[in-house]
Amino acid sequence: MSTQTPGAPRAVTLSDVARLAGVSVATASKALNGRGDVAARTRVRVREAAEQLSFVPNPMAQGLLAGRTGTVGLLTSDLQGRFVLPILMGAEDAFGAGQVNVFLCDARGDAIREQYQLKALLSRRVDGLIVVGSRTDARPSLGQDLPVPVVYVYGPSVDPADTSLVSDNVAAGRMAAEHLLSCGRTRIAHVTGDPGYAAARDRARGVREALADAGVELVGDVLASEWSEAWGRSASSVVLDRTPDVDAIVCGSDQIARGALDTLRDAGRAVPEDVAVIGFDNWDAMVEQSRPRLSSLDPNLMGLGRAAAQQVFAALDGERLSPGVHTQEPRLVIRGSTVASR
Amino acid sequence: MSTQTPGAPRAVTLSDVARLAGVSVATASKALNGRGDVAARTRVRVREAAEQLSFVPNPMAQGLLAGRTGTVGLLTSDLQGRFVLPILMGAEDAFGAGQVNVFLCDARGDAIREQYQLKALLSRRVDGLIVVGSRTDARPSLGQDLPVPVVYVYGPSVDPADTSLVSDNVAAGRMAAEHLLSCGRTRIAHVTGDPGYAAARDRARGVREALADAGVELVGDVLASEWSEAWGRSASSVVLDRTPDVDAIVCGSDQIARGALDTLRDAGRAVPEDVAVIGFDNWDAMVEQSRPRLSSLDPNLMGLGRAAAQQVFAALDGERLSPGVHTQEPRLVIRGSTVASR
DNA sequence: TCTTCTACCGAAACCGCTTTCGAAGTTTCG
DNA sequence: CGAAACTTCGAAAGCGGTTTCGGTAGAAGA
Repeated sequence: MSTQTPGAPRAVTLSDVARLAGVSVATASKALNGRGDVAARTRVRVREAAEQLSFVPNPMAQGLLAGRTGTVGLLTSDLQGRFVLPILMGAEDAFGAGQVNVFLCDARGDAIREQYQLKALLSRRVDGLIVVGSRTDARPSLGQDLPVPVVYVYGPSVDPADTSLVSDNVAAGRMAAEHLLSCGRTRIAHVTGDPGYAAARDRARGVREALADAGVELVGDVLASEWSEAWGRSASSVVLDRTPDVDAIVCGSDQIARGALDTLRDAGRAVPEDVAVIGFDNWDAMVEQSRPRLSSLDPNLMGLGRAAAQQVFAALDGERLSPGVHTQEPRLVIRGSTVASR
Repeated sequence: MSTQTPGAPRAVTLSDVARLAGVSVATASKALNGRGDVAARTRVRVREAAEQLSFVPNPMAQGLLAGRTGTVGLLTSDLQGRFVLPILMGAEDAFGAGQVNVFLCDARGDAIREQYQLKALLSRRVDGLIVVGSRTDARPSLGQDLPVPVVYVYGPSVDPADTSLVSDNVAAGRMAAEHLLSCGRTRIAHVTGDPGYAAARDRARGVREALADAGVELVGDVLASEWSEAWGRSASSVVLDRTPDVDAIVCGSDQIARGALDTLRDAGRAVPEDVAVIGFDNWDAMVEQSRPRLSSLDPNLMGLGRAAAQQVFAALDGERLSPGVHTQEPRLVIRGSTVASR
């Protein structure tokens, strides 16, 4: 169909190439794939013919035989979130170079819809599946009886038999605290987001652990409520009231950290001289635009996506994927909110 | 391949169904597709057999014959940008309900890479193509001789023979200015981003037109430099210096507007009482988190994506797509930065 | 010169499905 | 009761490749 556009060139097939090269389709196929016994001269002739016609093999025909499609499904539960984007980029990147293309599906965070999408992807005979969570909390498994390898990213599967790739939030919390300690801070407070999120709890745990290791005590309780600047503003004002001698605040996200910066500024506290501030996620729109620019922990989501793609890739080549939750260390990015720019 | 998971069920084929139903594959095919002459009883028997084996036709085999794949390529030049996401969601949404799946490709803003991806998508025999620009500026056409319908979104094609769907930035500028005028503002300044962007120029034009229509003159020159909060801060400080009696600032983006809010706050000007501020894009992370919350113009990107998908859909059904640039009106979202919350 | 190897090529089967077309079986009608 | 008109089904071709396997021609060996 689709004689949509006038110039629509009928797809050139292998037999066209074979005819032009004066050989059979069988020989043409072997010549192009470097398989079987083909004389060097013939091979060249076929290659040239293919080049001239700009022949591209029909992946459906290939897939039909091979049982492979060269496609991977990317199932996300929430396209809204800004987290899936870098992951998606990383995956697309790792695959894109090769012969694999990515089917994108958004389940809108709805389990029914997810099942539906899953079915659609499987009926398309995708070779693998990447499931991207919208938060770092563990999510239900898709089950073990799928005909293709599955890798869970960002949010792990609850089932330890599945393969999951996540960013290590405990380590992130620890690294944030250690950085502040290494800057000579000792009166450290922690303000974070919704405690219903694993990210909030994990980061808080990391902070506490690092402080305990250093024999330092957290200033006040962990203040946890929601992932917003407004909360960052009000919470840090509480911190300043209760413990005026605070000299650093670990904020559960960059957004909360921005709120903290606002409050500190209004209160006349210099950042980082009087109080250092550090966030999580390293979200450019937040960290680069604030005054001063914000130190943060970068979860390297793109790397996560790339790693997931490579896992699936390996599984396609017959390697067995290693079950369990694999964590990836975040990266500390130091900016003006913890270390005065010279 | 992929005996990855133990339960991996070998894909059930039509002949399995036919055998179970005691008919030939031909009859089975016709029965399931409601084509040809098949006795009602037979049809039921086949349907039941298919159900029982949970048969799903292999789309590659179908595609091989039909020439259709039920897939659409989404070619974006920049996955970084936050603009493509809602568009993508909209498209995925409109398609998702049906039988179409989306191939996602990121060209990284590289023309070579784009050609490569395009080739890959065509070789996959996608039925249609949606091209999403990373900015609103017109982009080179992919050409007229493609075998599938193409719709350009967000950034139009330079070729008027192509079909493009964009958000109307001139109208957006006009609406922003009109809103401020209707709030009784008359000393209106305009600060915007990189004048190399069509978005900056179009919005500025809209603002100027609306003011001219009302017989009001813009306060000072349009200040244009870059899309950042820092620029928003410094530019509005310039505005305050040069024209202290300014009572409203149209900012070329929400980010710039946030910068303006910061400066106004530091300068002790009340928003919106003394100076009203309005931005563009309606980016939640900006508009919802600022003090006060920011009025803005929402380009309705999701709607744009949905519309694009519908165009492609229609084209698949044989309808001819209408060439030219189709614009979509933005939506004014009023918040505390222009109208004091009661 | 005649056999025996090689090296190279092509006919044909096949992947899973759709579609055409002819062969049955059934019914209707003269 | 036989012919015509339906109805229902299946054999087979084909979509565009890959792969097996047998055939042919030229080279090497006897």
